[in-house]
Amino acid sequence: MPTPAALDATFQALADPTRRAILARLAQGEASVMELAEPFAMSQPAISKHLKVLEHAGLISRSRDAQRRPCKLEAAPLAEATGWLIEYRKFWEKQFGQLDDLLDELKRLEAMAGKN
Amino acid sequence: MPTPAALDATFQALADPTRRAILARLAQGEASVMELAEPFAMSQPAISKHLKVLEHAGLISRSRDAQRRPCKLEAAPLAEATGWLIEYRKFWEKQFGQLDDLLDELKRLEAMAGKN
DNA sequence: GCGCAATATAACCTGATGGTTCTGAAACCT
DNA sequence: AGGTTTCAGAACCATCAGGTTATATTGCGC
Repeated sequence: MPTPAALDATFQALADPTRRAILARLAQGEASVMELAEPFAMSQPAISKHLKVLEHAGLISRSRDAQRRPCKLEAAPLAEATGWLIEYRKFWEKQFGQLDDLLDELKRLEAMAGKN
Repeated sequence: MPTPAALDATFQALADPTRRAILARLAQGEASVMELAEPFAMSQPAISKHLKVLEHAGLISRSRDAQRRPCKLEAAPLAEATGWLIEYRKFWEKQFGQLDDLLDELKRLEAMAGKN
């Protein structure tokens, strides 16, 4: 049962393509700020700001490795957000029908996740 | 495969408790602007603005009934957002373990939705 | 201790957000 | 036709978001 403010922070953090890309990168393992910044045409402080938003939402945590501050994905808020969204599943199933591409994709992903 | 901008708009729309409450209300059926505004200590134009955000994200659609402009929940963007989030499921399963309350709840909801 | 690499902080700018009040437009009701 | 209800739009305001550049801070390597 996430607090509304926690959902605010989570959805807010997810509402930016740079931050979603950072999370996708972190899904493959920890990374330093410089490593995270590299793909983006953006200054390092801009990335640090994005990381602060993600940290504030609890989506990442940071450790210490010499001068580096490696970032690690923390999935709990993602689970809470998914828990909130999943309650609407009956609505899109109703609106789409069983053959809808998107639902098929979703089911495939869920099955895949379930096998791990 | 939602466009990044679509996910931006969806998550942005969800990042406000008033708008999430509006969606929850609409999950029980269509409602007019006045009906939606009633629970909130907020002016009617403020609600209209929130509805515009939701409409822009494709989360609601509006019809016409005399002076009323009934709002209806459109679940497709919710499905797309869920589709994006569900890819991280393996991460929270790994981080939480099988006994975590939140995961249990999520599984229960999914099972329930699957039966309908 | 010095210089460099990695990161954070500060100050600043611009545009978006979330609220307000006031006004206007449509469609109903006698 | 006149008043009422429902809603949207405009103008305004304060705050926040996302970017910049310039400046610390911190810890390594020599």
